[in-house]
Amino acid sequence: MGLSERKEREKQEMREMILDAARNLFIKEGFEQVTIRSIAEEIEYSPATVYLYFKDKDSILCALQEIGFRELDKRMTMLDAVRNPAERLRLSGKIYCDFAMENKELYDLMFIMRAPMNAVDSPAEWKVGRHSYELLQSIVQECIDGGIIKTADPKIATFSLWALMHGAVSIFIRGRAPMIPQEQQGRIINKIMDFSMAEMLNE
Amino acid sequence: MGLSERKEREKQEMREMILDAARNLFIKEGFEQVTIRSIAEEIEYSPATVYLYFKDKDSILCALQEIGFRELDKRMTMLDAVRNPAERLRLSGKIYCDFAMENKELYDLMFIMRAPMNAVDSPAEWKVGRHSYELLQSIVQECIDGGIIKTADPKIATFSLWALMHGAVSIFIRGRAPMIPQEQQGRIINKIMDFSMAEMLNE
Amino acid sequence: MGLSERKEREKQEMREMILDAARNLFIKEGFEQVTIRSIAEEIEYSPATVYLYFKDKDSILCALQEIGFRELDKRMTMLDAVRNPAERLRLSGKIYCDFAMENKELYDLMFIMRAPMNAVDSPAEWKVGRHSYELLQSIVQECIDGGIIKTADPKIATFSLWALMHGAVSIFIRGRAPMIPQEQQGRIINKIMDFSMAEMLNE
Amino acid sequence: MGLSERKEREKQEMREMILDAARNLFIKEGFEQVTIRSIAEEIEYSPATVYLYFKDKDSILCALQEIGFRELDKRMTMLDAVRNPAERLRLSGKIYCDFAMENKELYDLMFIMRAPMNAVDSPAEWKVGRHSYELLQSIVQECIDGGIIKTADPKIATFSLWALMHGAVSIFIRGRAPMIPQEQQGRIINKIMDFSMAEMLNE
DNA sequence: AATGAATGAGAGTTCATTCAT
DNA sequence: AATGAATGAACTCTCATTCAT
Repeated sequence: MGLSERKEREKQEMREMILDAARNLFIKEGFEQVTIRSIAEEIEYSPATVYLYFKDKDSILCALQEIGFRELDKRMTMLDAVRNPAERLRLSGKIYCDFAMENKELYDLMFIMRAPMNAVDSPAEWKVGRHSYELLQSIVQECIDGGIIKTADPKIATFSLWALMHGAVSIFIRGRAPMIPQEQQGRIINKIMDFSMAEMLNE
Repeated sequence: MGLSERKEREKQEMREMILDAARNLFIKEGFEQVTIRSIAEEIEYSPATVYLYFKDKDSILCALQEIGFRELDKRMTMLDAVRNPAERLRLSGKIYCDFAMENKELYDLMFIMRAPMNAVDSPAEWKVGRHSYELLQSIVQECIDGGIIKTADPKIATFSLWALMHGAVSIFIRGRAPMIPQEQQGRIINKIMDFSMAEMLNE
Repeated sequence: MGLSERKEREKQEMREMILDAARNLFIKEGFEQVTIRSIAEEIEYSPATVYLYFKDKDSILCALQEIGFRELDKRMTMLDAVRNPAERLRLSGKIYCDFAMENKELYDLMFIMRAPMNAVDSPAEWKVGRHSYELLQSIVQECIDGGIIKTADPKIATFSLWALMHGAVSIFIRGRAPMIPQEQQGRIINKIMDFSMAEMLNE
Repeated sequence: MGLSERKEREKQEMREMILDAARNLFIKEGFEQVTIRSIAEEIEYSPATVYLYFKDKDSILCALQEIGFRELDKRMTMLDAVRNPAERLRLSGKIYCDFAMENKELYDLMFIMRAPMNAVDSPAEWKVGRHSYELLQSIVQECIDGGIIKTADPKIATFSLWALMHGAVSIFIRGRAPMIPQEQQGRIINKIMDFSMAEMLNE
């Protein structure tokens, strides 16, 4: 029993090694450098070994995506500690942007990259993704109910918020604001969030 | 002189043919189908010929980017006809989003795609890009001056607006809102703009 | 003794399981799907286990060949019930063709496929194969002795018969008569046999 | 003009080089050794070059098949010189078998091998193949009309003849008669043909 | 006896790029 | 100016086989 458990754990560790390697390659070398070969080299195994743990390249990318969605979802539990709707909205934005800026390559894979979306139609990871989104929407609804946001359409408000945050972080992640040095990006994001929340909450 | 001028003009025409072909391929077949070979086929020349007009594939992509920036810039001249700051702001957003949704692949190349940014350090096309951006910023400034937007920081306000618009269109372009069918995307974008402008302009 | 005998029997049973699995895969999925992995999966053992019972893939194919030859040989015992030489000849043809058409993949392995012949020089299975062949030859000899077939050379007559039958079934098995639909193949084979026997037996 | 003609010829020559190489590899090393890589090595070009002349591996095999069918068809024109139906039948058999035994690997590809048939449904080369077959059938018909073959069914008679010849040569080509040394195979084939013709033509 | 883990070798294929003509 | 011909360097993926446990 203990033996099969250990085996299972070791298998899981190997999967994580592969995912880590893929993630590192994303960071260090960019998407095109993430090949089965390079992953294998990174973990010092043969390419064929990678296929023992993942069906194909796409499923590696999907697994990475899922990790990202889970991580984001987990961070969102921080919201449980806050009750004030405006505060909750503010915090949810901060969590989202922090996650994006701290895990650029993962965020890229989840929300920007074209690659693994091609093959999959209604992927499992969208479930987790949807969860975070619905959470945001419920917070927006709280704000509307509390009269803090004045709009009849919570869906549009939620989508706008997401668009704002996604736009900001993806401009940085894909290097479309080269005039702003890396170390200031976090500060800018914060300011954007402050400004937008102020506008939205009519403060 | 006349001769070398004609030569120069012919050279320019050929470059445009190549760029047109590349752009068509983007639209018709998607990014992955844009290979030197396919471009050459489209213009009915040999792949080697393409290299007489462009150093490599990246420089074709860069040139296409520049075309995109020029076109966006040109569309922005529509703003000249409007004087009211709030109207100008609204229109600028509409122009930007319309351009993006009508030229998805080109927009992708300009603002999302990783490919051609790698090679270039201080790209010429950023100049043109910056022009549109500065225009937006000046409109925001007008709004601040007119008391329509209440913020001390026009840079942040401008960046926020850009982020909002870019976020919205890039979510659609990269297929991250599969629940929203293609034919409704334009309407959603409009609503987002309306909502955000309303918030911003305190209407 | 009893113990080692049981061991031996168990070993034999395992070999048969493997061969059964391989044969099923041949039938269900075709030759290309017969990989060591797929065999192992079918019997729910690991690929490595297969190698405890067979030296390599070729020796599995050879063993399967032998099974085929045994089965054909066994079917030929039906001839014991018939005494008339002409009838015996006719029946032997029918047995051969029926076997081939009912066990296409096995027949292919035995008489067409290149794969397992490479490795083996004087294969054991040829002994069994020869037995059926000699039986046919003895029947032909009976026919010659009875004046039913007029030729001085029983060997040529036998080989001709074999060639005729093998030719007919292998044309179908390897899909070289696409104009003839599957369900008519059996009927055509019968007609060929009738026609040839009629010619040969001067009826 | 002369230039483009030469180019065309050179292209054709390269195609032939590739086909020759493939054919040689068939002979020397067997089917499995015919890889794009090995062909490229044989002609001392890079693998990518092969793809300039053939779409993929299958189309190389198909081209070889077609060559075979054309060659067989061409040899069949020898029949034009003979008028006597029985002689024509005899000769057609000889031509077929000679072709097969002199071009074993090509014959294998045309009539035995599984490989290139998978992809193609109604391949062009079948046209040529059918031509030879219809020729045989017309000769059989002549023999029936002349009362030399006594059967009401020319189709069955033709198919039987083909089956006989195909069976004989394919037994040798696929090494299923190891007791008969290579140098005697031709003689055996001749005897088979003589025997069968004698039976058929009631001599 | 059985196997999980690993791999070397190699398959077909594609592409940006070069260079002699 | 244009290109036909060629290629090196990749790519993803598969399989028979081995070996320590």
